[in-house]
Amino acid sequence: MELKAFKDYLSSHKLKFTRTRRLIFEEIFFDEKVHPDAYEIHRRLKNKGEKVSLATIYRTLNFLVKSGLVSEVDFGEDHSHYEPEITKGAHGHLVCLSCGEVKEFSHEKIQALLKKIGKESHFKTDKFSIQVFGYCTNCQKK
Amino acid sequence: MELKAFKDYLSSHKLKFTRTRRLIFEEIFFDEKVHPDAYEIHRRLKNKGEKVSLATIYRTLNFLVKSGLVSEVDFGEDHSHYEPEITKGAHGHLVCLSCGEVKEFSHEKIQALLKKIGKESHFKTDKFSIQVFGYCTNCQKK
DNA sequence: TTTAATGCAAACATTTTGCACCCTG
DNA sequence: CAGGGTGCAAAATGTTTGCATTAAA
Repeated sequence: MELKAFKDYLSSHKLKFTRTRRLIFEEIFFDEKVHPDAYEIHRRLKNKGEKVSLATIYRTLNFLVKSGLVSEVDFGEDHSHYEPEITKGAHGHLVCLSCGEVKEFSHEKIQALLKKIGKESHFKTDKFSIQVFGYCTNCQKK
Repeated sequence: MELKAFKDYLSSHKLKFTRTRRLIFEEIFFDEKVHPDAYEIHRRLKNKGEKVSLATIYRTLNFLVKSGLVSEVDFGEDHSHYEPEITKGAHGHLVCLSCGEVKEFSHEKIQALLKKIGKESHFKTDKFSIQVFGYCTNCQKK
């Protein structure tokens, strides 16, 4: 369970494991396909009767990203989305420009190629961001 | 010269070729390595003694992107950068997390792989966004 | 001269921050 | 009970828009 990794991170950084932090963490890890943004997490918690401020959601997301447990992704909108990092391997996203649907694909081979490209430039690679924009099966029919 | 493509786009869309639009266009196309953001274009023009409002810069960038002459890139900051599209082939960016330096690399092969991945999902691919974050040669020494 | 482009200021959307109060360890 | 966590409102950013004025065709 990833919750342990979260607790470990918190205690090793002298941060407290609060009810609010657990709720936010669970929203991101509960359904890996969701890629929620801050506002979506806020909306979902509100629907469950939990009132957590957007300020706290942003503060929590910021250190979850720093910790490496969560990663921030950009789908070409004016805000960020978030996804669990540790439970998945290297992957990119197929993002539909019409309906916004996001589908993941793994890219182990591509990542290897990118590392090689980095090496040739004496660049120390860290994170990879691979997004493909286009039209999903449904939207092509229209 | 890409300026002709710009003029053609303007006239075919009943838009006017103004001094201001030419200035903005030239900032993006003058040095392909720059990848300026809106504020950077504003700053550069101001340094040249040209006063162009940020509003006009954003308006112009928006239709340059729609036209396909310019593309919008995300370097993990909270704002967009812009680069000439038509003069370059498929490419990604090596972005230094320390100093912000951006180096381009071509990725024809990777793009072919991504198109194949899209095809397997019946996804009609359109644009590709490939960024590698890490540390440049200089910043690794520190 | 007609229609579109511009600058300005205000509006907007997203994210961050200061501060008084609250809760975990 | 000490020190971090939280909500709220205000501020900070980046970007868009309404409107009166200016300029291109």
